[in-house]
Amino acid sequence: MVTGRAASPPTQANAEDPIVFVIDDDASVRDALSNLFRSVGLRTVAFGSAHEFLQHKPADVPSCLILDIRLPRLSGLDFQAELAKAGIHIPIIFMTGHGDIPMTVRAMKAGAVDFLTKPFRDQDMLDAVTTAIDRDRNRRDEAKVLANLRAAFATLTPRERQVMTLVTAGLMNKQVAAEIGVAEITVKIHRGQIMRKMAAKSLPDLVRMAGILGIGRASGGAQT
Amino acid sequence: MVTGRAASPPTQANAEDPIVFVIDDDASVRDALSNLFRSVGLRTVAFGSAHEFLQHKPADVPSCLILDIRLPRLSGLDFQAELAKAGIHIPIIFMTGHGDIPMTVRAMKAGAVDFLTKPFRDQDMLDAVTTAIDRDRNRRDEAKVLANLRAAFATLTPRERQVMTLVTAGLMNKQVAAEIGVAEITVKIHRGQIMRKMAAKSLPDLVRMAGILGIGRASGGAQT
DNA sequence: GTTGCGACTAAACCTAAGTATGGTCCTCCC
DNA sequence: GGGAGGACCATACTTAGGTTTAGTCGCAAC
Repeated sequence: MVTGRAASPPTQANAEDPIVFVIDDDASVRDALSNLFRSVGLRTVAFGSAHEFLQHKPADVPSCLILDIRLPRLSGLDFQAELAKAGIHIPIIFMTGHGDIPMTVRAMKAGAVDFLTKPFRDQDMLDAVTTAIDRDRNRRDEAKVLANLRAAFATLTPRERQVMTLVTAGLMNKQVAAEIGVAEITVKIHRGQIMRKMAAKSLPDLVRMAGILGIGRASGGAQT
Repeated sequence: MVTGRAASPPTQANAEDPIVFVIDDDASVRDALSNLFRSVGLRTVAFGSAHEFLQHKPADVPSCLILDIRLPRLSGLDFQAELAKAGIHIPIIFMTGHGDIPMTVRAMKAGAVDFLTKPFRDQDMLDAVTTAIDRDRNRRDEAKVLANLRAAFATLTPRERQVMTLVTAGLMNKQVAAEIGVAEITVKIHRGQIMRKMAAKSLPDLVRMAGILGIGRASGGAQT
């Protein structure tokens, strides 16, 4: 249910399979969780501290993080904040033996997937992990699309970017030309170059790309 | 800070001002909160039960709801679920004297703005209300735009909708014509009609509308 | 100092888009 | 049975979009 693969025999590890990371200073907790996740065919990597987790090279597959709110050095909440500040957006599931409501609120506001109180039912943890992995998969997919678009956009010259902004805002070539003070033919040539570099198959395609890139918040367009 | 208006003298009520709704069976809590919100110039309406709140006609201004988790009949959480099911998306701030973490998690997952434990600091409540009102304002703005677009889209004939889908997907008139089995000139005429009815100022404009309306999940477009 | 590149432009040419005007055919409704 | 409106199409015309070829200018790197 959690992955698409058979649960019972720990099948061959696949580089595409999601990973569950566990951070807890209690070895017995780490073992119990590892066993739980392995029993449903999920790859699991456990750490005794936040520091160790950071040493580990970031996995390039959908993953999530199980975190005890009470960590050796810094609190789970602070670690969550640090990850966010560092641009690491792995979904987090908190566990706690004696947490309180303000902690819970802070964690959830900061985007935590769930906040489980010990002892919790295995199924609750597995459900949370499923949600977290799905969320990460979506996030990664979107990030990938965005990265590709940004890479393409980076190959545009300043002038081409300017033209792309105005064209996707709905201005006609003639209007773009007047706006930036060049001849219409020049705009056409820039435009062709933009379509090629961005690999846009049509103007609507380019408009959608601009939307994803957050370009040109202008409202309207051209009047005839 | 909470509203844009002076706090001290309870100025004239304005139909555009946001409203804070309070539901609590304890009259002293209702009074205390009403006083707090009035002191910063916020319109406040208090109720003793969820039922009374539902009797009240829904306000057409940005608003939020302060809810005790323990309500006379049904719990605050259940009421939250009911509102969601009824399509009422007012942001909710929960208060509780003796809540627990699972309740908190459930409320936050369901979109609650905050979850305050009594006794709370006035400022925490005011901050939560500010956030909630802002969130509702944005939601309302987006809903309004969407409603207008849907109204315009509803005036399109079936054929026009079909053409709009294909055109915003990036097909050329010629390709649209082949796709639906009509002459190119017919597509052009539909297209002009679409631009008029949707009040789109340009093709990019129409593409954005289609995006908001969730039309045409096709990826690409036309090849030359 | 020349090579590469971004920016710009003209001329010529072709395709796509858009707007009348005028008309047919069909269906639903009063 | 006589609209009203949706869908369709042709002819004619105008404007917009886009490519190719060919060339100028300026600047920065080698």
